[in-house]
Parts: sequence; structure tokens; C-alpha cells
Amino acid sequence: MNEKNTEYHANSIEKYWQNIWQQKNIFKISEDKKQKKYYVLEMFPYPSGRIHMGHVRVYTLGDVLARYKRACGFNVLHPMGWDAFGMPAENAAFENNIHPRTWTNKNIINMKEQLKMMGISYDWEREISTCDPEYIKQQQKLFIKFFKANLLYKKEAWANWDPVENTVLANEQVIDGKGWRSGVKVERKLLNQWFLNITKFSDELLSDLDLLENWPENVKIMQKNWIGKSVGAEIQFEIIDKSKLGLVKKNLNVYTTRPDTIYGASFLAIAPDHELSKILSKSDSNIKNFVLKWEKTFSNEEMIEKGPKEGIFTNLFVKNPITEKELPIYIANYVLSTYGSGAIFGVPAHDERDYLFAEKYKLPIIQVVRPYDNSIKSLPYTGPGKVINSDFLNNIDTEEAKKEIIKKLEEINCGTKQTKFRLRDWCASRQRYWGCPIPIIYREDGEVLPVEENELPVLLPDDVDFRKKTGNPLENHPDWKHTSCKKTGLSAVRETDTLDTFFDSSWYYLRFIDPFNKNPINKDIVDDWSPVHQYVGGIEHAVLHLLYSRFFVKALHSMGEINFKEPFTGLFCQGMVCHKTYQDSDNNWVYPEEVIKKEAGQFLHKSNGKKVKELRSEKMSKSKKNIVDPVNIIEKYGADTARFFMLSDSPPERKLEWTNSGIDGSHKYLLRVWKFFKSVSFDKVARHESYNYKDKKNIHLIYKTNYYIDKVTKSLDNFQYNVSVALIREYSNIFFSLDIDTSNEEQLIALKFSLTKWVILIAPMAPHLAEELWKQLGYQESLVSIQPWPKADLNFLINTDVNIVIQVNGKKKLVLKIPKDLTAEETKALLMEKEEVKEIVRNNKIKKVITVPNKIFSIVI
RNA sequence: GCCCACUUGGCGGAAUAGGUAGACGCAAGGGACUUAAAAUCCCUUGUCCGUAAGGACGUCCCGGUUCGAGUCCGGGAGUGGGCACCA
Repeated sequence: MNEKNTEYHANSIEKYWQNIWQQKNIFKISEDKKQKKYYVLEMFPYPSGRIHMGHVRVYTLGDVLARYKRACGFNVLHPMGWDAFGMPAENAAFENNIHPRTWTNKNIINMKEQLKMMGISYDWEREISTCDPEYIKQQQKLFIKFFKANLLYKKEAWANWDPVENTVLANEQVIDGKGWRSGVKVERKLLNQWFLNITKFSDELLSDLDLLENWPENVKIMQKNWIGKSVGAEIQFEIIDKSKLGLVKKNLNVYTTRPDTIYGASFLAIAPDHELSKILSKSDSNIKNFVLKWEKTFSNEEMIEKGPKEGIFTNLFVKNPITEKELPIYIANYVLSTYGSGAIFGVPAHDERDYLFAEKYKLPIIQVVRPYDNSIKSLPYTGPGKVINSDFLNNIDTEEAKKEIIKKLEEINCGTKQTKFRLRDWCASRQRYWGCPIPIIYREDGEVLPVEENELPVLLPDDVDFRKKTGNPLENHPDWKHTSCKKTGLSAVRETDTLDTFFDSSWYYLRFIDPFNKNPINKDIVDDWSPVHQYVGGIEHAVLHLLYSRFFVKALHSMGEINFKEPFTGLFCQGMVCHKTYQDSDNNWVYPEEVIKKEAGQFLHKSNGKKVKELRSEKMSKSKKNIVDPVNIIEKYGADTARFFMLSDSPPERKLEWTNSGIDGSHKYLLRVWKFFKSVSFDKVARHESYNYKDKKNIHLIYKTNYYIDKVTKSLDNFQYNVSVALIREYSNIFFSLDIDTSNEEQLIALKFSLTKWVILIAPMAPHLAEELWKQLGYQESLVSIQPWPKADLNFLINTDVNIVIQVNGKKKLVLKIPKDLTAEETKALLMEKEEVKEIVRNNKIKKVITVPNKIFSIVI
């Protein structure tokens, strides 16, 4: 850099320091085994081709932490990679006839360049991409391990089927019951798909949430609700007249969380896809029609929400094992086969759905619970109370009755206590091209076998025509799926589904630890570095990605692959980046840069001069055009300005409002700092860590330096980066307002000391500028990025005087300066003699005095 | 419907552990510099009363605990988020 240049050319400065960091390799982990490790990770991005402000925010937050921890002496691992499989690449292939791989790799190159512009302290040598053949190979090995450990199985399941595109759609791709691209109503289709046995770990996934002290409470609650543990009873109801239909099973299993209401049961209902429904529909055309109708409508979400409770009587009855009463069996559209046992007993008086059903089919409504306040509310009543109309349970609390009835059921061998979960196994099959191939073959003799390890990876074929929109590309490929079993020579067919991309992201954080190992996970090193100390990412993954990753770690732990049970010790979820939205008179969205502000509340379109409405601020999104391109911002102001603004305006977990004045403000501030540093030369000033200062002003500056080191450090530890920014500004306001006398050596020594500390404090936030300023302070040969974090000298923070607030009846009356650390008695004695205090008290009788040393003197009159 | 979070000036937000509410900014107004503007620098800025000194009120609303509540407790409103036929 040209030393004489006093202009702040952010772009060239930033490029310069990024090169220096890279040359000196300062963001690599050290091999020193004794150094304490710290693994900082931000959720890796999907390579869409361009970074957006959300990326800028999350990666800035992660980088502040990584740089700060590095300065604190930790051996910091901070890697970055690409979540490179997924739908957009296939859509691009379809729309622009470009191969998904070409498209993805091009995007990675672009995005990497953009990320590098931000100056984030990644160790780029660890970069991984989930579509890389090596990652695919290791992941397929993992898949096979899961398969061999019986954590993977294949079963028929309902999927969203787009009849025009002939493919399965993910739930997110179904909008209002229609395919997002075809616009055609999605059908439900039974497909044979691969499932991961996540439910095997339901209990652990739930209870281990308690171990995650450094996770946001709301994420834990979301996971808890998603897992949905409920404790109840499974009860066997004997089917009467089963011989009539030649039924093999004589019992119907029913799960309930309200066994206490069993005396109120007036019917039994099973799901339309319950095993018994299937049997009955074979011989009964009415039942068959009912089930067929249900199959067509039940994918429609609106029907599920608002649709009527409907059912059909099966002509069968069961015996209530407790009351011995006969109850009719219905097939009902509101009973889910996927929860519990797919069968319920209906208690109309105490369940809203059962109530609606009973009204429709004129079934008895028997009240068996009375609310505690005795008020005769309208039925159904679903709360707790005293049990009535229930023989031996009468007058018992509902909670107690649950226990009693289970005891009874167990005695007569008709039921047991049961715990159920809402969580379902994870369907990991996708009938798509751009994903990791599932390494399974189906041999002609019917065997389902994993691909032999020496044949891995199974890679995607390149010669696929993406303009043909129908069907699964791997299924339709002329020869890809045809293979043979190498052991037996028998012919075989490959699995043509690929893996859900959440599979890729469920273990990438383990791969980063040793990205080139010939095994997926190198246990020794992975155990050393795991779990990730601080994970940073969006709350939109609160359940999916974070739950899947937790499952992966538990599964790998159960297989002995790793020695820890949770993937992320700390989790931080950053807020969204928002911007005002604009619409013209035709309700077309308008980009912010096309809007010019006239007077207050008046906005015009830049090019056509038409009026534009300013609407509410929302999360930046392409569809509403309320986006600001980070690359433009970095080119205009520099990465440090962008980073600094990302940190300054809002607490990291809350939404950040993007404003032009905000980014301008950050830029002006950094410019001001720059100019200040350029205005004084410290080349010839010696650096003193301790010095015998004589001048009170200098002593004060040293005091403030220590004060702010302490405060900034605490705010960083608490993730209050907006406060850190405020403190750094406050601190700099002190030296901005100094009268600097360049011939006053003591002042220059004090100032150099203070500025040295200040530059280290701002370095995690504006690292490039900090390097420049560091050099300006005269440190030509070292980098601020590898300076140790300053420690506040607490001796300096010991004040001799302290402000004490004098209150009367709890209201502040005056503030006095008194010596620090007086006892309560000394404080009282001193203050009661003060004229100002006497003045306040005057003739009033003092009832009581509360003294909090160094803080408050409260007089009650 | 159920669960959770949040609510502080014109705006974003500060405020260890119940102890000086509004730090730090943005916006606005005034001033300096300038032929002028931009930029920069300085000052003012919670509301109300008052010429002033000063006083009263003030952290969504109502109530409580306390010498003292933005902070704790009870009730209510609004905003945002998650789940939603889960028996």
C-alpha cells in the first residue's frame, strides 16, 4: 500500500490483506495438541450462484466469533463448503439446457469468489462439496453402514405425486395442493422408498435436548413438539362376530392418552388405510368406495383442516373390555394410520372430533368428566376434572383415574401403559437426478444388496437429457441402472432414487474435521474436535436439518463410529435481513435501487417517474424484489463497512433492517477512524505496556482503555455484537475528542497504547481496516489478525470515587460522588452530614433508610 | 385451537444481580466552513408545564410485591414465529 495515500480505498486494501492472510496461512488450525480447540461453523450454503445479505450476516457473525476465539488463544477450526445437490440445479438444467454439474460448479466458483471478498477467516483448504465424487463415495460408505446396522429400511409410503411431471415432489414443492411447476393437483401415490430409522432414537432425541444448554430455548421447544412424546395406554378391544368375516385377528389395538374416559366411549374408529379397512374393502363395495374417495381427497390440506368428519359403519362391533358394552366400529376419515395404532375409541363428550362425528352419526354422548369448577360448560369438555358415570373411577381426578384404569387393564390383560411419538421415520428417497445415488442393487433373485465397497462411488451418469421433463432421469436412462452382482454374476438393477439432500448435510460438519481421510469419519480426530462448539445458522432449520444431524450423531455413536452424542454444543440462530418493499400502481414489485425518494412518504420510479408505494419491511426475497446485492455494497463501500453494519444495528438474533442511512453511517464511521489514524504518526513512538504516567488525562485514557477492553470482551462473550459496536464507538469517541500535541511524548505513548488495544478490539469486525491501522501504528512486521486479545488490567479499574444515588421514597433526588467501598454504616454517616441531603430531608421524619454500598442511599419519609 | 417469543423516544436499540431509563447510532433541527452545494466539524433533541431556575409524567394496558420495577408475580391487548384431525 502506498503510505502517502490518505484516501480510503477499501477494495484495494481488502484485496491486499486477503492475499497476505492467504500467503501466511494464518487461518489454518495448528498441530499443537495442547492448545484448546474451538470449532466454529456456519451452515454451509446452497450454491445458488450469488451470495445474499442473509449470507453476509451469518458469515460475519461466525467470523467475528472465529477471529475473537483465535485471538483468545484457541486453536480455531473454521471451514466452509457447499450443499451442492438439490432441485435448483435440475430446474436450471430443464430451463437452460445446462448440465446440473456444470451449473453447480460454475455457481460454486462465483460464490466462493464473493465469499472471499468478505474476508472471512476460513481455512479454504478444507473446502468440501457434497456433489464431489469423493464426498459421494464416503457418504455411500456411511449409507451402507446404516444399512448394515438396520437403521435403514425400505417400505411403501404415500408420496406427493405430480401426474404431469411423473415425479415425486417434496412437501415444500406442493403449494396449495398443486405442483409448483406444473400447477396440477398433486396426487398421493404409494411408493417404495428408503427410510432412516430416526424413531429408534425418539426418546434420546427428546431427553438429550436437556444437555443442550447453549441452544436457543425456542429451537429446543420446536424439536420437543416435533418429536411429540405422549404417554397413554394401548387397549385391546375384542372384535365380536369375527368369524362372520373370517378375520384372523380377534383384537383391535387402540392407543389413547385418555384411558380415564373409557366409560364415555360410544364407538371405535379406524383409519381408512388401517389393515382392517383394507380387508373389509375387499368384500364390501360401500367401504371400498369410501376408502377410494378418501384416498383422492385426503392429500388436500384444506379438506384435512375444514373438511367434515366422515365415516362408514363396518357392521362390526367390539366389546369394551372395561364396561363390556358393545361398540360399533367405524372407518373414519380423521383417524391417522401413522399415529398410534391407527385406531381410536371415540369419546364424544371429551373430544372435539369425536363430538362432531357422534353428532353426525347419532352416536351416544356420555359425559364422564366434570370440570373442577362444576360449571356446566358446553360439551365437549377436554380439560381435567373429576371422573363421573364411571363405576369404580367415580369421583377420582382424571390424572389419578388414568393410572387406576391402566392398572385395571393390566390386571385383566387387556391393555398396557404406552408411550408414543409423533416423530416418524425419515423418508430419504428422492426420485430425482441431482443427488447422491443410493448404493443399493436389486439382484434378479430378489436379494437387496449394498454395492461392494471397492465399487464405490456409484456416480451419476452424465448423459442425461434434461429437456425431457417426465420421470426419474436415472430410471429412464438407457443402461445406467443395469449392472450385475460381482460375487454371483447374477444380473441386477441399481436403485434409481437418490438421497434427500438433508442426508448430505447431516454429517458434513464431521467431514470438515478431516476432509481427505479415506474413511468417512476419522474417529480419533473427530472425537478430538467434536462436537462443534458453536454452530451458527438460520432458524428455518430448527427441526429438519438440526434434528437429522442429531439423529446421525446418535446413530453413529450407537455404531461405535464416534464417541459423543450431540453434534453441536452451542447453537446460535441469527435473525433475518429485512428491507422495505415497493410496488408501483399496477402492484408490480420494484427494486429498491429503482426507487427515488421525493418528499416525506413520496416515492417515484427512477426510470418512468411513476408513483411507487412504500410497503412494510419484509425478509429480503427475490420474489418481492426487496433485495440489495452484497457484491454491489462491497464494491461501493468495502467488505468492512458491510460487516460492520451487519453487526451494529440490531442484536444478532433479531431481524436486521437494511437501510441506506445505516450502511452510510457505518461507512462514515470507518472513514473517520481511518482519517484519525492517518493524522498522527506513531512510527517513532515506543510501545509501552506499562508506563509511569504523570498527566491525569493520560491516566484517564489508560483507565478508559482498560474499561472498554473489559466491556467489549464481555459483550462479545455474550453474543451482543451490537453492543460491542456501540462500545467500540464510545471508546473511539474519546480519542476523537483529544487535543493531540505531537510534541508531548507521554501523551503519544498513552495514545499508542490505547489505539493498539482498540485496533485489536475492532479487528474481528473490520479485519482489513484493522490491519491497515495496525501498520499505521508502526507495527510493520506483524499482523493484527494474530495478536493476542488484550486483557483488562483490573488495577486500573479500581476507582477511588463512586457515584451514589440519593432517593427519597424510591425517587432519584440527587447524585453525589463519595469514596468507593464504604460500608453501609460509613455511607450513611457520611451522607447524613451532607448539606444537600439535609436540604432534601428538611423537617420530615425519616422512617427508614436503605443503603446499598456504592450504589443507592434511599430515604423513606 | 395449542405452544413459544417479543412489545423501551420519530426510528434501530442500551440498561451486570430489582438500584441514575433512553448508552451508541439513525433521522430531524440549528450553527461553523463554503460564492454555493456536497462532504466534514460543533450544538440541540423522551413528553408536558414554565421566560427561566425548576417541576410533573414516562419502558403496550390494568393490578400486585418492594424503600425502589423496563427488569419479579397475576390478568389483559397487540405483533411475530412454530405446530395443527397426533386420539
